[in-house]
Amino acid sequence: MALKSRPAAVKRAPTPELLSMVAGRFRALAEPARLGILHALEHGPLTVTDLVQRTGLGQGNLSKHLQQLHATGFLTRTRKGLFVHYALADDDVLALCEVMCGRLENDLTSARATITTRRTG
Amino acid sequence: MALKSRPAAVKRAPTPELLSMVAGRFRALAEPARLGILHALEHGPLTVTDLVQRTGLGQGNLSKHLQQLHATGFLTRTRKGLFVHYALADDDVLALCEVMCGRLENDLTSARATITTRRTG
DNA sequence: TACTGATATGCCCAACAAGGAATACAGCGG
DNA sequence: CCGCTGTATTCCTTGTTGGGCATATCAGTA
Repeated sequence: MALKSRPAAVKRAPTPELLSMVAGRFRALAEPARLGILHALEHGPLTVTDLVQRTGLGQGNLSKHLQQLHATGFLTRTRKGLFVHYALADDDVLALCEVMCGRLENDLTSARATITTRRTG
Repeated sequence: MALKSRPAAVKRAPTPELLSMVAGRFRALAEPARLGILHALEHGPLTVTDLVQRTGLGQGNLSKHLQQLHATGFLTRTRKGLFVHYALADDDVLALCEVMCGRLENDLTSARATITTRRTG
């Protein structure tokens, strides 16, 4: 996946500004609606109208989410005539979501295990 | 890094619930204060008191952030006498942050390039 | 230029989240 | 049992954010 080919990032002296910017990136992914948008774009670019149908979000609302994802670098924007095509900027999003889903599964299964084996292990 | 050794996560039919849970995971990282906490724990476990000093957060406030990071599975909690030691649950957090930092650097440098090369490319 | 369809933006409201202060709780020592 | 220290929780206030709605902008076309 795209994650392993990245050079070591800044690790020391994280200034408050840097923390805020990184937090902003995470915040862009911290919304079910936006994750739904990203998922809808997983298999190729879509127009806003397409996304309105697939996500069920209101047009204005959707547009705002798209702006946010574009501003944080997760989406590319291409105008083609009347339509605007949005697409995933790269594979990082998918990788990030996979990590989170993996963690989620782990936590859920281990939570289940904790329940079933409580007091018996 | 820890990201490549993970099996493919759930990709199809992301129910709203799943999206919300994943979003919650991202939201846990979507706060400068919590990122600061995680950074402080990068080199080993620390007590709440330690973290109060290193992060400059109020004790109550810090405790709440710790609960949140613990609830989302990013931190482990170990009681040792009066003290509670918090530690990173695994390396995923670091990997995730590296990805975000890498993206950030890319975006910043390309933004700079856009400014310096505008109308000249 | 006027008109239409696609997208973006501004305004408002409700829900939420973070920080501070005070307080409650847990474990140790006397 | 009591006091002390470290940690968790509650209440309150304030700032932020998502959603709906109306409206503005933009691009193509007659």
